[in-house]
Amino acid sequence: MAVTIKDVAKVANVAPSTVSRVIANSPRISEKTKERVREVMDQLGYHPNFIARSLASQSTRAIGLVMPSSTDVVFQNPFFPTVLTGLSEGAHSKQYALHMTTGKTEDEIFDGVVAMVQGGRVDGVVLLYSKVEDRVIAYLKERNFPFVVIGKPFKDDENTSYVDNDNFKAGKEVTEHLIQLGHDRIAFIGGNLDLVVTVERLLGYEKALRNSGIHLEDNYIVNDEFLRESGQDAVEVLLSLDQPPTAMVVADDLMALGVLNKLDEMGIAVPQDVSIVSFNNVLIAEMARPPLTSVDINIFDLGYQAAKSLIQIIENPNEPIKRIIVPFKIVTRYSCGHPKDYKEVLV
Amino acid sequence: MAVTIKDVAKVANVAPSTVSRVIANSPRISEKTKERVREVMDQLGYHPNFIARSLASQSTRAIGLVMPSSTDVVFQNPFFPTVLTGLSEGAHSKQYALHMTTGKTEDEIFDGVVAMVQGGRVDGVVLLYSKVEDRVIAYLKERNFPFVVIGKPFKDDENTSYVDNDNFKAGKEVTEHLIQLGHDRIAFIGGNLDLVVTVERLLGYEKALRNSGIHLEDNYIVNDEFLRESGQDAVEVLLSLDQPPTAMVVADDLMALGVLNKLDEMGIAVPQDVSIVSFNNVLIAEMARPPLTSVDINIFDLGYQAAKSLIQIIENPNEPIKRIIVPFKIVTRYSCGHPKDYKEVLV
DNA sequence: TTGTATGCGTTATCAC
DNA sequence: GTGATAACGCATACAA
Repeated sequence: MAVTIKDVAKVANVAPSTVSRVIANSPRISEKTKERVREVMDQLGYHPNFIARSLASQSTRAIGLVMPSSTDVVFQNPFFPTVLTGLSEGAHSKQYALHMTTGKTEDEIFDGVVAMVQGGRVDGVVLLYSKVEDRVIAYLKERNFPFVVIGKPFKDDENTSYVDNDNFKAGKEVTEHLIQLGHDRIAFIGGNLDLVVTVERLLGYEKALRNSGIHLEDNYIVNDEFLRESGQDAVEVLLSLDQPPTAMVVADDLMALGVLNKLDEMGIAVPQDVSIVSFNNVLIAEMARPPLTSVDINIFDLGYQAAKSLIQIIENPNEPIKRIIVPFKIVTRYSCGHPKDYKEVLV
Repeated sequence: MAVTIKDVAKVANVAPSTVSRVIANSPRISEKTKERVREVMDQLGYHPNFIARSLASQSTRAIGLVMPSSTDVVFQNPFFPTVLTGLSEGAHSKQYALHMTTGKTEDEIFDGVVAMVQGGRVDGVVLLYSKVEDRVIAYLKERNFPFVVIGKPFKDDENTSYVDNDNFKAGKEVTEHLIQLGHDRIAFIGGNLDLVVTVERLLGYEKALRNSGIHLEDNYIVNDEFLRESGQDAVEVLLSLDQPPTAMVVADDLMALGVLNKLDEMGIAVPQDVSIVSFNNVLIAEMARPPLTSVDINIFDLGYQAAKSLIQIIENPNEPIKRIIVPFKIVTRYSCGHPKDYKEVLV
């Protein structure tokens, strides 16, 4: 049996409550006793029992992570290890532990969250995805349980805490980048429209085109699953158009990799024949051939901020709603160029 | 305040202990009371409090996951989301929850584990990495705390439970594959030699060469960090040799991607000029150009088996040491061919 | 400044 | 079959 507060108390010749106070570093204990008690703790190898502490204090110092469906290909995205790192660091800095829940189906995930929350395993929850209609969010709200979502919630975003990039702006700027290079036949290859990110980026793309007076070609917009095969299908469809696009905005690096492959297979050169920009700037963006111009959305920070603000919400009951926008940065590499018919205009 | 066992007891007109027995589905309770109590639980929306239960029963039904250093590039590997999925499924199937700990330095990780273990947050631990010298393992062993490691422990592997592939055999077979294609100038690009996998694969590679009477060229073996830049450096070194290799065994898909890029940059064609095989068979192996022949090590199963066997160990105090070998499979794609000077021999 | 007593929500050991 | 009651290890209100 592990050494408890009582054992320490006995050896140090004080009451258990005193030991407890020493642990909490209560100012009402004399330095002298503190020291003595601490010595005994060391000597006995005492470690506080989190479970007992949680029960007594009604707080676990643990935050729950809700992952997207594990069957979802999205889960394979290097995005996750990176947010995890940020989350972990943010939690760690405030001495919080991480608890996880996944599931294959939406129901499994939901049940997992309920068990975690009602079971009192965690003090708050962060959602690692942001879907269009979400039972989990509804549930959390109804119970008034602390949570923050990574990504922008689909509805009622004024009343829910989240940390996100300005994906609309990112979509817009990235498209403008292409326009400045001389492109006006720009396609958008997005992922699942259930995901809020996708639609935000799409909207930004459309805005940029409209701002520049470029016609919005419906055929230029392809939304499919977030991953590879679809990226490849999309390319085929796009290039068989009468007026194929000369540039593509792709909603995710991994998907862009698929696009790149398909293009290569079809004998189309990047960036000579078509330019590509994508999002997230995970490792593979840098490792692709050619290295991809990609939007660095600061994934680590997304996680870090999420943890930090959740903890604030937990510890301060009437903390106001937090909406944190993490800045992004377009990282220019070698996947973009001028369209073929582009003539540099000297002013 | 949440509804407790007492509330249920009151409404159902039974003692709290009875409710507890109903939850545990004790056979000593009549079906009739069980039903009534269950009805009340539903009606009141009762959910058991895990914390209280843990304290009373001295078991948390949670398993701790120890990640490698989050600063380590290894962490970026898609390997992790996949093991996580397996782990999660294995744990879930036995109603276990997942607890996580990461850290930047080895010390942070170690402290995290200690807190988790001594703090009684978890009933067992699985290590998601396997390093050459590891304090964590030493600590767990000394305390006789249930754990299993994913990957082969460096030392004392007869006395520690683990789940792993036969990486020696995999390294050997993959090399033999190359030999059969006619190669005899085969290089090995490995990762950090601190990682046990790397050395196992290397050993297998060497064995295959020796078996075939091929000279072991020291210059053909490059070990560096697990990731890209190094993969690229390695390639440069290898190809500047007098007798450059015609084939390469690369210890990881991600690294192979780097190799592929470097090769492309140097104008060397795969598989025409040099053949490549790699390990892990993550998504990018399939998405690389050309798609990589890679060893599918069944990452999901690695996680799944680890969870399952840890739980067995937890629940059965004198369960013997478990050593589980998950089978692998070479997935042949388009990165391997005959060496240029190869003449098909008709028998 | 320190000690005593009680409770946190369960499970488990006795009784009956 | 079911009901009291004592742990589990700690925090905290109240005493002293």
